Amino acid sequence: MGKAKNTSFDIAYRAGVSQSTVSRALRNSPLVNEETRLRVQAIAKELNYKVDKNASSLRSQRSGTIALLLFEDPTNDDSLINPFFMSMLGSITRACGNKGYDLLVSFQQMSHDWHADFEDTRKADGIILLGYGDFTDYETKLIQLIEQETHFVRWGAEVKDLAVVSVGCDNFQGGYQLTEHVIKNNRKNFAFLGGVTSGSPEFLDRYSGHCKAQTDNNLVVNENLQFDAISTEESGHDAALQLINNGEKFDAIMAASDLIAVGAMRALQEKGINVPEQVAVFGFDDIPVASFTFPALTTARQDTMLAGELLVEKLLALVNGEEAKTELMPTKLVVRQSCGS
Amino acid sequence: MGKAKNTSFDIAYRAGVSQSTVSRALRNSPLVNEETRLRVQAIAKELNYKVDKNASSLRSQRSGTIALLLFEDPTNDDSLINPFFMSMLGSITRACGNKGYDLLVSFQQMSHDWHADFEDTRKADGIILLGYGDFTDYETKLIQLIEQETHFVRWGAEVKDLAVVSVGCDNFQGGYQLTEHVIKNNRKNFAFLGGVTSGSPEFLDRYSGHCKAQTDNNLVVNENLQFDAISTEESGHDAALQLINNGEKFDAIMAASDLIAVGAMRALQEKGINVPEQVAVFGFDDIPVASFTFPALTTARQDTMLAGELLVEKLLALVNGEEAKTELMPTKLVVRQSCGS
DNA sequence: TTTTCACATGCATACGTATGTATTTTTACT
DNA sequence: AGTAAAAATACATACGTATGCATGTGAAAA
Repeated sequence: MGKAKNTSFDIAYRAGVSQSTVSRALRNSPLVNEETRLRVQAIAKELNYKVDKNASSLRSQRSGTIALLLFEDPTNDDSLINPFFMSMLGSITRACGNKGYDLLVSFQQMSHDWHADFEDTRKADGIILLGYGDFTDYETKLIQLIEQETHFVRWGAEVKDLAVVSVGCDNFQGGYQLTEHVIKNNRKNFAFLGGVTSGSPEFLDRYSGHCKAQTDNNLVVNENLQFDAISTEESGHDAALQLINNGEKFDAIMAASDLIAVGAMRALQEKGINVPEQVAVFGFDDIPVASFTFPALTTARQDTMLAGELLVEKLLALVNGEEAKTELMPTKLVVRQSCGS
Repeated sequence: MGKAKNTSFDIAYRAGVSQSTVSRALRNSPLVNEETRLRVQAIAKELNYKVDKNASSLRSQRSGTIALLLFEDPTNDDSLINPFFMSMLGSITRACGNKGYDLLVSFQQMSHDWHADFEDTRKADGIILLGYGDFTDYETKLIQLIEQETHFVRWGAEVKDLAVVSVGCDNFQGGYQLTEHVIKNNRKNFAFLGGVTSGSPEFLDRYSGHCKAQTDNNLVVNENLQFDAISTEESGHDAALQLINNGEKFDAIMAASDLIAVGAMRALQEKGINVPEQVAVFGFDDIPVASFTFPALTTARQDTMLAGELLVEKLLALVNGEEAKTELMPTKLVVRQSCGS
């Protein structure tokens, strides 16, 4: 049984029409008679014919595919990915599916020349950028993307002075809201774990909101209690140890992400420091683990479902030559037990 | 600046050679002189030329892409995906990247006609099947895949009587090992939460190992203490409630997956039943959450890193017309606090 | 010098589709 | 019936690459 793949010509022959009519019939073009269209479609189905995506994309110059570039801090275990981005990946995958697009997923190191690939090769019609990570040169690369007229959107804080479409959550508001909540629980001496200077802009915004909430409530921000950390459990653990060894007193820790918070809680536990009695701990993201730590973590939830949908929606708008605007989503305070009652 | 994309003809013109030479030069064909090759490559780089993947794939009938089909039980929150498969997805993504392949990710409902898509449309050279889920008709669909001569591998237990390449872990051994460990901790009355009849074969294997360990240790398996559950926290919670309401006594619960175990522990806690004093609980997978539950979960770890690599490796072998064999990986007992000391 | 052959390159074509234009068929209207 | 317009279809071509085959070059062998 020589199983040469059926082409649109085979369908055309069987249906007694031309190849172009087949092509149009399958795409539901109004140019073809309804009766003919149904007949062609029936035959195509019967022969299990599928349109060759490569030929189709080549001719129409559209791939029907979106590429997702996921940047992250390098970890030891490659299979351990930041759960927050995993969640985003899930919702983006579904949003693409709903729109009839395929999704190409690629993990990237921030360091290399990721900027010039997927759309240039016509593998994707547009790109979604996702990830924290080392943002050195990040803006430079965004500018390159813009110059190449690549269609892309990104997750994260708004990039000022650049015509880039971002979808992110209001990190400032989230940091503010969390901190204010903990202040109402009578905490006064806050530490912050998370990279602020060289780190991602998201962390900086969270820190800014965190500080603003303190000054608005007549507290003094102690900058000595800010320690850099990237978004891993390990890094959070180490930063917390630095904090503890530092000697200055504190009764609350804001972690720039839940992973950092989880690591910090481990460090506190190792040192026999009780959470939340002695120190309140809170994070950011509301990853699945957050509800299973002991005590369960108070945090700010980002709506990943909505975020994924928005990212895809806006990207497709750009691809179709329409306008799209940066959008900031509110975060939701999730109160659990790690900051007292 | 009319930015018409550069083609291999443009490179050829600039280099003073023919298009075919450009094509060969860029693919490092030995047919072209080294000097010429370097010159062509330099020009291509300078003009930021990228090979059009669609044209290339169309001509060569190879896409350089692998499709990952992820099946799962439907959940309320689409962004909440079984963390174990997320972990697999991570390692598969990387393994593909290392081999120079792109990865197309698609979430699928078991119910529909997923079988006939990605390779037929030439979007992918091969397919990886991943997921638990409702396995009704599963074999039928595998047979269809085989008949279509689709290249594919799957994660999971070996499928008997079918020429299908699987990579899975030794679920029987894992169930056996876990149960034996808990028996040594003086537990005698085991309950099992997980779908055994209509569920996935993996769960059945785990249950079989679980039962064998009991009979080998002169315990009697109480089949009344087996309750169906799919791999979600919710389902585990419900199954545990059924178990508790059932009335028969038990001092240990084996959950068919960590997610089920986490849900079961929540139910036990709600009913004021102490873990591990009154009831030992253990799961399967070692998802990230497992180390953060209280008490931390004893479980069997599956090596997702290795699994991803093996899946990709074997699939590429098939794509290249080579042989590939089903492989069973051992699981590793991870002892934490949920089964006593 | 002629022949042989390896090496390097160019020519021509096919991959399978989508779409602008030309052609035929049908419908509507005078 | 005759014509104009509309509808339906066919024809022809281009998308950008990879590759079999033909061609051209120079050096080694005869």
